[in-house]
Amino acid sequence: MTQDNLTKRQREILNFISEHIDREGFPPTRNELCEYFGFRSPNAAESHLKALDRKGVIQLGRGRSRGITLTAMARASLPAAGGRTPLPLVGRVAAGSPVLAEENIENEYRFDPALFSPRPHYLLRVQGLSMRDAGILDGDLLAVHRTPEARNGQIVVARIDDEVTVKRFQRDGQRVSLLPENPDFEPIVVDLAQQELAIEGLGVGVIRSHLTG
Amino acid sequence: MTQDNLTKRQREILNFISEHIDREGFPPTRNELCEYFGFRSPNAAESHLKALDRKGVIQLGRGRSRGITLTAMARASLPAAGGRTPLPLVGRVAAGSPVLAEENIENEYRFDPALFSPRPHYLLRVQGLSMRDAGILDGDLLAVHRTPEARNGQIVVARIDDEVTVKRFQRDGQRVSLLPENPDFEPIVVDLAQQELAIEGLGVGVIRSHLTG
DNA sequence: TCGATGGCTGTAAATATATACAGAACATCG
DNA sequence: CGATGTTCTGTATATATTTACAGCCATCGA
Repeated sequence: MTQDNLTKRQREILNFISEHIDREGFPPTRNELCEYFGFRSPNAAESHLKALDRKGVIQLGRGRSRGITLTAMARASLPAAGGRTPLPLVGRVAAGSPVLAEENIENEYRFDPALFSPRPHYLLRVQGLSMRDAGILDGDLLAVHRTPEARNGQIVVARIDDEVTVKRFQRDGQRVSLLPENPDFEPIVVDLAQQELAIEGLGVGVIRSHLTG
Repeated sequence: MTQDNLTKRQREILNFISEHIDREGFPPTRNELCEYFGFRSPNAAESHLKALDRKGVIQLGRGRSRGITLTAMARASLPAAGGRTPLPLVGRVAAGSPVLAEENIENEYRFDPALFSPRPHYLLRVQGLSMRDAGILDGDLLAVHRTPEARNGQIVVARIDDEVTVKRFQRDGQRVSLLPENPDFEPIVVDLAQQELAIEGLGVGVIRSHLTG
């Protein structure tokens, strides 16, 4: 609501400034704004900047080239700059509680959403070695994208009888197999007609912070 | 070691540029450098910038005011500026080139420095399966902390004969073994008296963005 | 219907900035 | 020892950049 009094055009200008900073490492000049937006007069850019300054989303340094600073107000509304929402780290999931329940959250970490696709919603600390041969070890953080749907072969976070587990998904009609990636473990087979199975999400990435040694 | 050929003065200049960007949001002008360092001639600043450009830690945009861009090489050696500095992703390392040379940088990702310890300086894309049993697979990103020193058992990024490789480090007097974690691969044994071995850094974490499935 | 604001063109300067040229003193290294 | 690199002073200039002034047209709330 703070800067929703920005017009559509002013928002375009603001976005361009932010992107320019991301791309080049410094803000644009009036002329560079003109070039991008097709203005024939540098004053078109100047008056836009003045307006954005008046509305508090940027600050203009007088007499300084490229003296444009984005304020906190601007950053909060920009997709690229402010969009690094922290991901909660889910540790041991208490039986019966939702994965993302307050009591299960150990910590929060920010990182680039572009690293994983689709976008992860939380990190789950993996317990045990049942997925060892897929390179997922005890203590690893699994980046999880929340969705109730899974295709065969995908690595899923599943819940059976209030137990949360990470396995490879394999469906065959009414029969779902949760396959470990370690010969020391047995597949879990569920008949959907008899037993409940909830897919909590898909594994979209792995983060390991403690290398042995 | 790549940019350790920076002189003390040049490092001071580089630090000031980085701090200026953090503080003001854009790089300094020649005059601002002069003011800070007490130069009486703008050419003092100019020639320092030229030197930093030549050494690859900054890039100068010709004819652009404040046209100074920090390269990945610079960022890796600068103190972590509040986790805002992105980590460069190093892909295939061209033979003979420094790991952090511009040509080897594929991308840049920001994320929480608290995730790994010690602090990683860059991400290296792992090739091959020689560390499979340590849960490091082909295509994984290894978070690397730059240091020339390693202790036995640590996972290192090493360079032999212009080849960069990830292995487990084992030293025995003048003999260093680089141990794979996969029985299909043979250890690399180096006699330090006969062959050069450079430790580029320590593996401090793993990120995998593509799960099979 | 007036006044304020948004969104521009066009012109003109003041001044901020980059950058070349000509040194000088001092180190380092083959 | 000469070549090369570092770190500066000092001067000059082309140009990049900001920024004021004078307008034009449209929209919108009072």
